[in-house]
Amino acid sequence: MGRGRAPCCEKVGLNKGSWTPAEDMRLVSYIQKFGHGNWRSLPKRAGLLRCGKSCRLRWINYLRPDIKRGNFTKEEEDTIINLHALLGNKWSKIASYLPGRTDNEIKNVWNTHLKKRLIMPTSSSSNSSSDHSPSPSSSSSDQSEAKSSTNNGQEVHQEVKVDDYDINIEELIIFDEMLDIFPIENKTTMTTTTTIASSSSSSCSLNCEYNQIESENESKKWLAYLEKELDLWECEDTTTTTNNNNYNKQEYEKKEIVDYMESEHDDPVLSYFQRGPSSPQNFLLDFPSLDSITSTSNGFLL
DNA sequence: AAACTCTTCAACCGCTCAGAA
DNA sequence: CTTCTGAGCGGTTGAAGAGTT
Repeated sequence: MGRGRAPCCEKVGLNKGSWTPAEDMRLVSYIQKFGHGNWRSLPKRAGLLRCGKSCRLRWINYLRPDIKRGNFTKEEEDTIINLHALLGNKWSKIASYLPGRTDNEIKNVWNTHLKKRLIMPTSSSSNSSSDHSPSPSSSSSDQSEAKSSTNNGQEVHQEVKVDDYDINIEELIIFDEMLDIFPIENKTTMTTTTTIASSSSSSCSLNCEYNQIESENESKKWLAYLEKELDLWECEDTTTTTNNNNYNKQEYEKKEIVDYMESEHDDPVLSYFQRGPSSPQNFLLDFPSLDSITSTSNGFLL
């Protein structure tokens, strides 16, 4: 069932393999409320039977709010090809130039699509990136990549020399400019730049940043539903009932959500995961406007 | 329809690095 | 300086789905 090599002994008893929607919700809910903090201790605190490394990977590669899902655009592919020619297999570095894309995703796209395209530029090369395909070279530079493959029964053997890629320094300057801009202004699919009051810390972490640019109401809806799904509402409230008026208000508002969830609408969590899952932003589109919702959480930031 | 092969990509592993003690 | 710990990176694996015979 498990992937990869055998688990090391300390991980015996922990879940492995694909994450379930329930595990995803628990992780998202926890991080939305408390931040990830120490990854190693997170699983215990969040009640997950996973190692911290697995949680971190799941969050970064799949559950993070600003993840962009779906096929890569021509521009993205060209960017990867160009940057790979310059940087080699520095996937995280390449990913830093492609907002919303993860190093793992880029690595997969390279290994499954782009590399083949460059090695076999003649087959199906009417597509976009053929412009960047290097001309076959007979040199045997140590930076070159040699590959054999079959094409219609005929063995194709071409050597790709990294130096032959069409790269110029101006493009890299543009990439750097993109890096400066994207983290705030151009976050994909983000609709507002609302800053949540509790985020006053001047040194905001990356996760904090994601939360800052998220709409407060959307966060609340997402979080409230997760809380409801994870049965967190009751235990949360037992510790925050000092103000009965506030408690009643929250209970009323939660009931609004539950009523909506249990109405004729599709299960938003189910549809969220069936869709891809893409991102919590898409998930949130399923909700009506519930501006008055107040979460029981301590806030959404670290 | 069944069996087989190929492709994709989420998740795993070991390793390295940086910072703290 | 050394040791320890946690985070992050890149390579690899294999389950699942798609395609082919």
